[in-house]
Amino acid sequence: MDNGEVARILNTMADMLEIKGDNPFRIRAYRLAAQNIEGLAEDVSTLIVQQTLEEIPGIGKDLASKIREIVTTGTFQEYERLKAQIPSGVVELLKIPGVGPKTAQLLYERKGIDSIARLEAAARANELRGLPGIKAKTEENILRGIEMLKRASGRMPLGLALPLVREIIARLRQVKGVTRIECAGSVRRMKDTVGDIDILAVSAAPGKVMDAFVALPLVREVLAHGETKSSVMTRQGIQADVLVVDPKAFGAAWVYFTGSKAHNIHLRDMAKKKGLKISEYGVFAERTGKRIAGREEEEIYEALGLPYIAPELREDTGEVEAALKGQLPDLITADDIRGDLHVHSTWSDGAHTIKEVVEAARRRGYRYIAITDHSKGLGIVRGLAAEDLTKQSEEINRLNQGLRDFRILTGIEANIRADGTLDLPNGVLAKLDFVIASVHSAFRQDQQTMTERIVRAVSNPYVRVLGHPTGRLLGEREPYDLDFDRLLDAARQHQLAMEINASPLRLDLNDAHARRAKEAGVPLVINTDTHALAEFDHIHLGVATARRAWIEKKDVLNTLPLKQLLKRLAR
DNA sequence: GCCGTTTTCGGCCCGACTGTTTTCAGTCG
Repeated sequence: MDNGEVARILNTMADMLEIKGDNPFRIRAYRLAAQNIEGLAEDVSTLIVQQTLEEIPGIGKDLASKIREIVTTGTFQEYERLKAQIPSGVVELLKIPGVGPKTAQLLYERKGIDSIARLEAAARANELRGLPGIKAKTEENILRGIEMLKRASGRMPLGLALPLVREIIARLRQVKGVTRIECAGSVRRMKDTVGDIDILAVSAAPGKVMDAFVALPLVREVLAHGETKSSVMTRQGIQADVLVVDPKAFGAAWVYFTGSKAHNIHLRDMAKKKGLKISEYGVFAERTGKRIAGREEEEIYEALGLPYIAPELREDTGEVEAALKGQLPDLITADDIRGDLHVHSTWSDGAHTIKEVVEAARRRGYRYIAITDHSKGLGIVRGLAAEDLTKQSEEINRLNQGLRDFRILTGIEANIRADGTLDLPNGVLAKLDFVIASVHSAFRQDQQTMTERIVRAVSNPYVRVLGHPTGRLLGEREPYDLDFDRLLDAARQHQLAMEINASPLRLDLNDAHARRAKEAGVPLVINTDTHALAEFDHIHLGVATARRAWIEKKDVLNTLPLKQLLKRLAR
């Protein structure tokens, strides 16, 4: 029973309670618990053993006992009781955009509709009109919602959403009257996947912005078109919302629409205790209704007695408490990165020669890179054998002689075999400046086998960094089943660094794991795993992940000048 | 169902948009 599964059960419980019309705050408690469990870096069963379940915010005695029941039995009593009352197909109806708990309940009670297929048939046959609050238009909307659901692909990786965001912003900036336009939401928080795109604008003529937005070429369907707020479904399958706000309230709106929801609720709660009220229109004195802040985000935090909190931290995972104590981290920035330690070339599956890669790295202002082509054991790409590495090192040495203020490190991305050995002998690895070890095969080993395999690999004295440590591919492959805490222990023991791989589908380590690594005292490196020059830009995604993990410059080895880097890499 | 420098009971964020309404309910974020 993994954390995702526990969270799924709690969320389904919340869905069923909503359909029943239960206490909304009770429902919210279930959802909050689900969200916090999903965001955990460690297994919930570990917390049960340690008896620290109730330390998770939003989980009290009651939920803790239910979660224990879920982990032991796969379900819990009250959940089973509700499932017997509400068919799962009725809960499924909630997935349809525009259909909420009230509608689902109505459809089931009055028409016996207990699946999306039945709902579609009934709507097509115009059998819904006549129900309270439902006429032809609502039938149409339900059918449209079902179509959207069928095409929906879930959350989109951040790296794919960002270009869309840039395009929308660039085009709307051209609209007459627009004086400011920014993105908000999970995109601004740089979460690894995003559910939708939120954009905020200031304009003297809001109607023009709305009209221009819904007419953009990337719009597949207009979902709402109001005076200051519109929503569209894009051709790329992700929803985008644009809002026009008053410049006097821009900061308040930006905080509000950046979220996260949990962060906002925390701020509002604090405000209330200070006799203030926060909304997207500003901070107001509760008694007089006078606006105290609103124009800039800094003002909002200041009104609460807080320093500015970076968007990447706004998840209510301790950032408000840290801000109160003046203990916010001094987050790493992309400018702190001095080199990339995971780069491929035409020697294996990269698209560019070492010379080309080096030129691109120098243009970025880097002072070093490590060429880490694949080793020979990896069947799918042409990997390097010992003889190839000797030749490659000769080429690198020649290139280094012509370079000032820049150094190419000789390296390899060694393959961790199923048994934890590497596919190049230590004698070969010893001649290189830098060795990353990564898993590229046998992903489905059980937890114990996989953990021992990787622990064995990282105990090899020549391995400096564990590459993409959990192996996930967003939307494509789950992370390996791994005892992450044991791996951290091994990493610390062997003075190994862990990679935050910035490739858009990887972002591996993720934010939660990277934060645990930092807390465990394991150093990190942020690499792009570049196979083509444009991918050097992905460093921003890796840095964002690090920022979400509260990581500072001092936690990351490739922020060091070359000399210090080499010293730290020596074991 | 959670939570507590006002509280162990009584709070718990709030407004835009839509479609159905004739003043509002449902959904969404």
